[in-house]
Amino acid sequence: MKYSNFFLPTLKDVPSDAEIISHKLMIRAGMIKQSSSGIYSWLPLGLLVLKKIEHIVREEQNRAGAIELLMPTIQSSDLWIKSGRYDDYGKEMLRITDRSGREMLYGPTNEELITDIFQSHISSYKDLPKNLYHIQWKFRDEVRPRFGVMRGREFLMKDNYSFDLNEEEAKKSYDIMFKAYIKTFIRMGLTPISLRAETGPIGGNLSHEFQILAKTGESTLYYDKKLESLNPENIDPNELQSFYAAVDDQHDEKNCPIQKKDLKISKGIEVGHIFYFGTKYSEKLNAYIQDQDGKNIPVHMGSYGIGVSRLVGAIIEANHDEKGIQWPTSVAPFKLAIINLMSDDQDCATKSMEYYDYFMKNEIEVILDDRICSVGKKLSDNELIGIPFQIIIGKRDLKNGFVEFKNRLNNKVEKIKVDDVTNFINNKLKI
RNA sequence: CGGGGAGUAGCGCAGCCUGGUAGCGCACCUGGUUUGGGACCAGGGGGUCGAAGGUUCGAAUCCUUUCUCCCCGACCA
Repeated sequence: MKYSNFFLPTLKDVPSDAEIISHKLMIRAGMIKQSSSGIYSWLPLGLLVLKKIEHIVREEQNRAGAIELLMPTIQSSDLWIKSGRYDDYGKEMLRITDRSGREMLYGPTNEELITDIFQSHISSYKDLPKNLYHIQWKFRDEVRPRFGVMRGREFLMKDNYSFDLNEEEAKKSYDIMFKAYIKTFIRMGLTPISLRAETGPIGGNLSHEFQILAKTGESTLYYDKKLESLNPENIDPNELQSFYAAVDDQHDEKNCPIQKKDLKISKGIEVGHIFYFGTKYSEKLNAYIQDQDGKNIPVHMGSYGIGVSRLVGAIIEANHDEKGIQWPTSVAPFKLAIINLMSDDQDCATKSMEYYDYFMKNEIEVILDDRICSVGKKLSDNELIGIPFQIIIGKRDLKNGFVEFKNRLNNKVEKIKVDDVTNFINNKLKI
């Protein structure tokens, strides 16, 4: 992508209604534009990141055996009346009346719909287990939306639903998702901390929430330091669930089961939540299956959510400095930025185009800053948007046969011989 | 939902107290000079001052109503 063809409206000043750092940076980096309170348009750069996150979530879900489908955003009130949640959800549910007076709603979650889909097609234990998911926009009319996409009213969520014969099988499904969640967040360059959680209005008896560490997080976490250095290739959900982790109001220093030297305290942001809730919805929505004895029993269910759009903000909260965003490479909108400092210098332009063509041909996600503007603006804009690897081409160094390489993740700069650039970058990208 | 704050050019703000027909910085356009850290000079475009009503000869400014947005708290993925 050439910067001059892209749509990337960066801002020097922060709009006054942004408070937290990720919100400010997302606006300044031209990732989002607010449309109403808690509702945002995703501009091209923001959308690229959102898609990256969505892609990782999808891959890990598929790998864990979940099957993707897509349910609508607008639902009829019927199923919600059956489940009893039409009244329970209250004002947080956005209700709409269609032209013939039917009561509709913008889905805040999908337990009802998925249970209905399940029950109309599956009736035998032989078809279990099943785990279905979708990645779809939700709407919850929050009393107080805030913090940009971290707590929007409209938000993108991955939610899936497991169906099992009994509690024991359901726990297996639960653990598979538990493991998939840890892997998902680690792949995004985050440090996930799993906590035993209250089940809340979704109900049930087993639940974990997943927080990621960020200095600016809202909750204070107390946890076993072992949780900070998990090997994603080797996760044992049961072992992991036995590690100590608690939010501040659950943590009691006197009764803490682990030694002080193993206890870490950090701030966190919640990005995922999983529940096992047994037969709560299957009974109400008639999702019964026949077991081996031909007996009709309600199916055991779990639901699992990841806040995809919230993760964009959360990743920024965990990865930024005073100059801007520092994208982990796995979610970066571009892997590489080629910054031509002297757009109207023939040598600089030729050299940057040469690199650009090479990386485009090799399918490296690259953005070429070919804008005609001052050096300072280019460098600071590129710091702001946080592309992890940057090649900076200027007249001064090019004359001597060098360009600069900048690693935005640690801000280290080194000079590279012009002929070594492609190999150098290829090696960096392999890691 | 309780408490607080704010709506004036794309963004950030001043003007409001004390009424006289709107200004600054950035951004944008034109020309020129620049070019390794958000450049400089000159010229230029852009506003029914959130909306409605009222007071007044005259309202961004005073009064009333209303809408929107933000912050703190409670609540929640």
